[in-house]
Amino acid sequence: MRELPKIYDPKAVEQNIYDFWTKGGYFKGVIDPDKEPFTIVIPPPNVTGQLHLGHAFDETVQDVIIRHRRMQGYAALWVPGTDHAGIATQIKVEEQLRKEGLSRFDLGRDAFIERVWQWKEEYGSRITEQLKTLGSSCDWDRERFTMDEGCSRAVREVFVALYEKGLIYKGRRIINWCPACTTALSDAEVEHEEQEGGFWHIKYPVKDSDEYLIVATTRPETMLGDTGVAVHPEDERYAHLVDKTVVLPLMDREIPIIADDYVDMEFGTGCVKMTPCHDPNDFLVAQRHDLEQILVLDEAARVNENGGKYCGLDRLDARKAVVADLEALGLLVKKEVHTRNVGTCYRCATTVEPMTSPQWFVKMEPLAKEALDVVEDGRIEFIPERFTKIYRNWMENAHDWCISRQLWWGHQIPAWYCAPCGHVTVSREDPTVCEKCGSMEITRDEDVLDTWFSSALWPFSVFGWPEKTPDLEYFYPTSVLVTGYDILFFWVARMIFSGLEQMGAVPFHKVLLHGLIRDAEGKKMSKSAGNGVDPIEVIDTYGADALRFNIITGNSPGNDMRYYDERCEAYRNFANKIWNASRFVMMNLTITENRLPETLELEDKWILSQFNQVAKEVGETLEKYELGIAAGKIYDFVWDTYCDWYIELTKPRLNGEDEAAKESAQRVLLFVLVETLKLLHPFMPFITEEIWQALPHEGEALMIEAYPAYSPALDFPAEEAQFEKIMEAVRAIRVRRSEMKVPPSKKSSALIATDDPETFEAGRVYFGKLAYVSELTIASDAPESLQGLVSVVTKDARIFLPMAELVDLDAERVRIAGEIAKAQEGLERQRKKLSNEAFVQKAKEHVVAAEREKAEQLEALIRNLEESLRQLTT
RNA sequence: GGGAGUAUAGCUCAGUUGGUUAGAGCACCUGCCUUACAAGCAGGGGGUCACAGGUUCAAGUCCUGUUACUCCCACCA
Repeated sequence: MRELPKIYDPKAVEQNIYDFWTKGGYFKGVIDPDKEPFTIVIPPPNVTGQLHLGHAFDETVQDVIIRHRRMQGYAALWVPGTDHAGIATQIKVEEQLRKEGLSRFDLGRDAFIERVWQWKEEYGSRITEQLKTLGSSCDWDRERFTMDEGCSRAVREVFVALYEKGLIYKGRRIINWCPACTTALSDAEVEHEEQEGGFWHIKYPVKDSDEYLIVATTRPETMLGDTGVAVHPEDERYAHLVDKTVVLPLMDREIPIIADDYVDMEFGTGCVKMTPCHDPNDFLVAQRHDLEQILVLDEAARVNENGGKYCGLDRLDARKAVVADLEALGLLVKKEVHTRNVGTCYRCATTVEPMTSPQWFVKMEPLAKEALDVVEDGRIEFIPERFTKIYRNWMENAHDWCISRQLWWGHQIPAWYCAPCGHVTVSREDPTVCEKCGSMEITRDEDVLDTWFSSALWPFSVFGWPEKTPDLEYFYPTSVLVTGYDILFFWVARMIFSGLEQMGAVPFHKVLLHGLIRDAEGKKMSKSAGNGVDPIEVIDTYGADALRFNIITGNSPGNDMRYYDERCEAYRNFANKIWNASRFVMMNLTITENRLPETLELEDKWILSQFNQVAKEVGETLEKYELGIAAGKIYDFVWDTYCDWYIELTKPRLNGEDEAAKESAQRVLLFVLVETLKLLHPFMPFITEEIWQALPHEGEALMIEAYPAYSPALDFPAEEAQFEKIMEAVRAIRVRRSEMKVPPSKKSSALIATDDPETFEAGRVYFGKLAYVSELTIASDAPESLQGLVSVVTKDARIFLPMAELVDLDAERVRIAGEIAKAQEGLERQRKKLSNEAFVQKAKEHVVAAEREKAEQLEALIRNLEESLRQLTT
């Protein structure tokens, strides 16, 4: 045991405690056939990223869960790791290169990749180190990286396996192209934002006719690639022109007029220009009508050689030029203003360009079926449940997943093209010859896979799959996945179908989805807005435990929350409260072992019973993943029950002469404190461990102690009710004194008249400290005259305080009459309820009983009040 | 166009399967340096739970509709 400083200083504690845990090896997940595994895999943060509050939220939730389960006796394992984050990381390194006046092409592929690895080595440990400051109890020996050897092998295996099954294919399809990142994106990687733009109406002259069609478009530059104009089959305005042709202005290309019911007659002019290579709808229509495909933009979204004289212009410059030329030709009818959804790159916010391009895809339909089933039949449960519907909606409508990226940083696609015969060899081992014709003239596909392809395999790749490792055997499927709802589609959905396809089993049983942390104004935190809060700074100021508690409380699953420093301050104060309560216990401690005394006083039974109830409720709420509620219950117990009442209650014994009483008070104080520290540990791991280590203890570490659970031996409902009577009397005296503005320093004697003198006798000693009573008399009768007495009334007692100078008899009468009126009002309500036959018959028994009791209590209170009033009046 | 969420005290939010007179933190008011803690103690004010119906003995909680805000999905050029 050692002395603690007066104010808790997290900085002096946290690092040491974390090192202590690490040295003890308590974070290790150990395969134990006698235990049930409990597994969490971390949502791998970007390897070159920095910890932000979103991570802090995510990791704290996971840490609370895993610490709780570990203490419950599960073989708990939390696997940490990082994601190579293809685009994000590549962009960062390219930015770095740019400062040196270089591009990745100057370095070449191999040197560039080498450079990224260096970058990863330099910054890759930053975020994991930051995770440690939060107290994350990850098994760092099992740390993985999505591009480490094992994970890369898993990626290769899955790619080849899906290819062999026909679930991965390569095709020229329309995809989303980011001209800044110069890569294809999946649908999920495109964010839509409303933008105001032009809506140009352009004349397309019908060939060999004076007529023309007016098409309306938001992207006039794409007309360079038009290969048709579509009208609705039932549109009488244009019926006579179907199957004729128009001459495409500027390009002088003759293109057909076709009829397709994709066209909305009501919208625009009812004529739609068809640009199959640059619009997903047009692409589909073009397939149906066998239209020509002309790609007119290059990878940087400049007009290419198919764009005639506009070749080389950026898409926006091309737009201006096209519009100007049309206007000059008198073909521009008008320009309207039109708001529409524009797709932007989720990484760089550049407007994406739909383009046809040869890419690799995962066929979704066959995979989606079972991925839906497991959620429908409860094999995977979403918390909160509403995300089930959102997930279903996405899964039912999922398009094929474009997985190839025109990047260098990532898992290169294991496909080789044969120059002579054109065959594609997809293989687990790097081939040297074409598997079909044996030619050695094969070249590897340059593209890499979507980052999310590898993270989709995370729940089993981290355990060594495709090897059948003992870890995989024991720890898969994982127990719960914790992540923000913002990556439900990116990640969660893809893990589900990947786990089912590769492992034949769900990757996790539960998915706990939390919201986003916003700033104090409710805005999304972002670098560009400059409103981000650095969790490391918060930890520095308030301590990790305070940040953790802030994040966990006052929040329910799936909902966003706002971050306030003030809340951290509140929980820093809470930490300090526990600290000082512990200090108090230690200062008074002479015993060296933690054992309850043989005989328990009334207040001991009360606190034990209260604790027991809290332990029970905390267990129940944690089981349901209601972490915020659980934390709140512990907070209330520590502050309101243990500190504000129980500690005060023990002071008479601790300061008294009776050695046995002294010791018994110590024992109960210590016992409840230690159990409370255990209860609190998953939420505030540092301070609880620090205190526990300073207290008499037997085990090695608090973090591996058994988590408290409900115990029938600690249940004392009768004593709780009894003690409530005393508390009520104390509170009533305090209120009365406060109303009269009597300072605590002014003590007064008191007389308690009650039908239950034994209970008050048992609590006699507390009135001095808690109710500022100098001398207490307990009697069954009230004094004859209330002259000079202040009367305080509860349902169980009438209390009299001699404060002659403060008593005005008339005022007392008015006050008591007022209290009677109020009580009577309440009683009326109760009587009404109880005389309602429907209520008595239909409500649950305990509810009716509670109402009856309440009525009885009010009656008792009124009796006592009336008695006092009568005495005052006579 | 479809779907979801939110609406509770001045502010930020809890409120479990319907069941006391709806809670917390911060802020505010009053009195206290009571030997664990002023990052504290005691007491207090403040809410027609968005609105309108309905179900029920009983509704912040369940149902229907309305309004406001937010988010997600979707191929209206």
